[in-house]
Amino acid sequence: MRKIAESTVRRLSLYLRLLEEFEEQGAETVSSEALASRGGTTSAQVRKDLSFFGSFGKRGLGYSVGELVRRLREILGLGRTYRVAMIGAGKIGSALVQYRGFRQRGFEVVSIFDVDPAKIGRSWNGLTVQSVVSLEGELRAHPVEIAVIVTPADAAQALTGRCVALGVKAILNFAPVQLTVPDEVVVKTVNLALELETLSYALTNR
Amino acid sequence: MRKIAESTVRRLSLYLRLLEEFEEQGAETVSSEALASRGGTTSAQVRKDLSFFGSFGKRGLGYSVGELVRRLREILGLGRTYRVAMIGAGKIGSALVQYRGFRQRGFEVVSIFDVDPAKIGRSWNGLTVQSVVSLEGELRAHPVEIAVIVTPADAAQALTGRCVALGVKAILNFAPVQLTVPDEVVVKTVNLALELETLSYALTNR
DNA sequence: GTTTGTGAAACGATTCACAGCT
DNA sequence: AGCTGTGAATCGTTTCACAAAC
Repeated sequence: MRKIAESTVRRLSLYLRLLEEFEEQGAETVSSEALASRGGTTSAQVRKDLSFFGSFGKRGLGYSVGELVRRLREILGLGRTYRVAMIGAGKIGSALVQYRGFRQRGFEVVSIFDVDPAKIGRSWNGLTVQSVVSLEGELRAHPVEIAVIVTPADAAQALTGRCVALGVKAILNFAPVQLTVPDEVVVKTVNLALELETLSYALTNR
Repeated sequence: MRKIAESTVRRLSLYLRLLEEFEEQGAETVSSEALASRGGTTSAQVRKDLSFFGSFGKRGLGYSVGELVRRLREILGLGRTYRVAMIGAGKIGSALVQYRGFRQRGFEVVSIFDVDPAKIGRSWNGLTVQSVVSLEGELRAHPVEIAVIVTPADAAQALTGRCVALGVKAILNFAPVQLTVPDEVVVKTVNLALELETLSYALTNR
């Protein structure tokens, strides 16, 4: 498959959300212009983004909402369930485990780990927090595709390495460090400090 | 000031974090190549990014770590404190209020609001959760520069509008919607569903 | 000899504009 | 007549490569 820019994938995800709204409102078809104006982009951008994956529209008519929703779900790989391990049972991990959008999109948290003896053994949403010492045993018995790293910065790289060695294919990283992984593993880092600093920059330079 | 790309600002923020590490390790100077290899970019990129703001380096020698840290803090506007209102007292809001990086970077949460009577009146990190009904009175008495929107999607736009009317200059938005604001207001949206979907896409298409 | 700062070249993403289909 | 799909043009960002500074 051709290489698609990350910005394109992000917009596809946005279109999907907008289309779900159109669907709720009972719309049968939608034009690239309608999607664009709701999504803060241009109609040409919408058409080009979609055209990477095929021609889903009808000239003179627009796109079938239902069909486009199906196609986007398929393109984004949302038809299946992903098994997720949460590495770190702090505040953010806790918020994520309870986040409905997580499960809604097919991401199922099946295990949680921490180093803190005060947290180990506690039950979270029906899952027991386990010691990171058991990481290897547990993930070998119950493999996962995705690990969410929600640990302090200094522990993140070592735990990432252990997860990768256990066959994890993707990392969602909330620790403020650049993780090093083999090429075949996908990493997505969400760095709150960085977001704050871009806000600060924008507030300062105007 | 010339318009700087968002991607550039994000890298500056990254360089600052790396430089703080170099500083801890006692390094006096650092080359663009050293910064680049730690940060996953190229030396030319580092030099170009910095050159937008002046010539901070010495040819043959590199950059003074201490000076560059100071200059980057200044460029990013991190010398001052920002007053922040947290709109929504759910799980994510709770995690954010307790996030040390928030205060470390000069972002001080001074009020928290929610609609849920079960939450109103509770104390969080020394702050009392207030009813959103008091938003106007409270923010007029104690103005803030930044509002963090941590509400369900359907409440986000209305609350954003009220904050903007009260003089808020920047919005950090965790609700999965595109917010509409006047041009002079900065919005940064962190959309977890979108991050998950780009992961899902990457896992599917390989 | 080393490393910066920066024009010029290469690359990539967005926008334009229109032919072609419904 | 209306709207898509897409090459071509434009715009923005990254990389190259080298002269200038230390």
